[in-house]
Amino acid sequence: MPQRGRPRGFDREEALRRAMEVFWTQGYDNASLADLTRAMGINAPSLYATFGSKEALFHEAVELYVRTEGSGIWEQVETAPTARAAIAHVLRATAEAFTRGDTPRGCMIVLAAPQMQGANAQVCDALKAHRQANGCLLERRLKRAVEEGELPASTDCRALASYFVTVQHGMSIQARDGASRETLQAIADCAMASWSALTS
Amino acid sequence: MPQRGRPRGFDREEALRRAMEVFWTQGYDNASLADLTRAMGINAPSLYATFGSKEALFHEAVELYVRTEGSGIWEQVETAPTARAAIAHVLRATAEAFTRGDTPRGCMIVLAAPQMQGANAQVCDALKAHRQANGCLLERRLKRAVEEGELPASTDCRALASYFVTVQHGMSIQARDGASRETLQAIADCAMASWSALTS
DNA sequence: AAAATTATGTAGTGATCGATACATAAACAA
DNA sequence: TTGTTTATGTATCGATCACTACATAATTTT
Repeated sequence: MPQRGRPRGFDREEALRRAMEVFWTQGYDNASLADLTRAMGINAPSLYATFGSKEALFHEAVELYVRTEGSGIWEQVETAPTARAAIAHVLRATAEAFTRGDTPRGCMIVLAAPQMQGANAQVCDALKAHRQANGCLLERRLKRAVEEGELPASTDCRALASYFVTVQHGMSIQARDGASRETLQAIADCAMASWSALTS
Repeated sequence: MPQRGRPRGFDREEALRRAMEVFWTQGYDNASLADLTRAMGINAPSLYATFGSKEALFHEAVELYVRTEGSGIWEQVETAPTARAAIAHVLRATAEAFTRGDTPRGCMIVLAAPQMQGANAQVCDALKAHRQANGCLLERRLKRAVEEGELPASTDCRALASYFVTVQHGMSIQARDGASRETLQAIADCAMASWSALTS
């Protein structure tokens, strides 16, 4: 059955993308409905009719972020030939993505609600779950590398995963503070310099 | 001349300490005056008469934080016998301080206003300045280590300082996400594992 | 055509935000 | 005592928060 009633006067995906950028830049709480509707080019009733609530809009924005902005960083972890190459790519892609110029600096998942005790607990929990998923992704990749013989059985995969995820999170703060792409790349190189010491 | 007029009915330092914990836990924007006055045990007019404004109270809270909570992490950087010992202490003390149990997890300077684009730009700038001061402190210590012969002249002191500060910032996110002291200590050990590779 | 359905713009809702006016209380100075 | 000064509690300020009631516009169905 085709759509009935008056057709929507704006592009849903484009409006969501605009909302994502507002949340990315200002965080969940600091992004007011006035900010959102202005950036999206619509009025509040259209926002609520289309997305349900500010929180529901945020969750959709997070999914869009993970699908679009985050994929270039994390999607190659499974397919990279080695765990070392996978993690090196994560850090290199992070340095590049966080200083792209046409997008806000740093990671929305890290920066949008770090207090963990704001007005909305579900928002904090969703972001925390995404952060921890990245850690688990790295840990699984490292464990696979042990199974495949790339790394010795004595490797502390959980510690390594926590370490590299910590560096990647810290890079969000550095990026927001204005660190250049070269600086972020140097940080990534320093982090990778511990590879041989950590895997022997 | 002694004080005139009605004496203050509460302890200024204690009230400031309570306010610091609220800002530390909830961040600047999410800490409402109702939250602050409730924690401080005073009413709004007393807060304004004593501290001036929410922003001024926050700045005082930051100074108190740096003076009390941050000192155990950073104060030994200059006095440590080697740059390596200094940075190892920073990371070790961070793992301990961020999981103390009786204080909020993670660093107030990192977590209190990371969006860098909230309601108040001066709040963000003040926190950013404190973050960068720590990076400069490490960089100066590393440069001194080069001069003293601990590190080779080829050492990229700025890159190393950025790297270790990045790890320290990332540990705030991990701590807020619930990482144990052992996990944070393991992260610190992984970060230090790159020392020999980075200084040769 | 008329009815049904969905979207939009205007104009507001009560709640909460940071901040204050004002009268009163509690101290010292005269 | 009387006056001065500072602090406190009550009760609020205008602004902004997320959100929505309602009438109207724009489309499909009958």
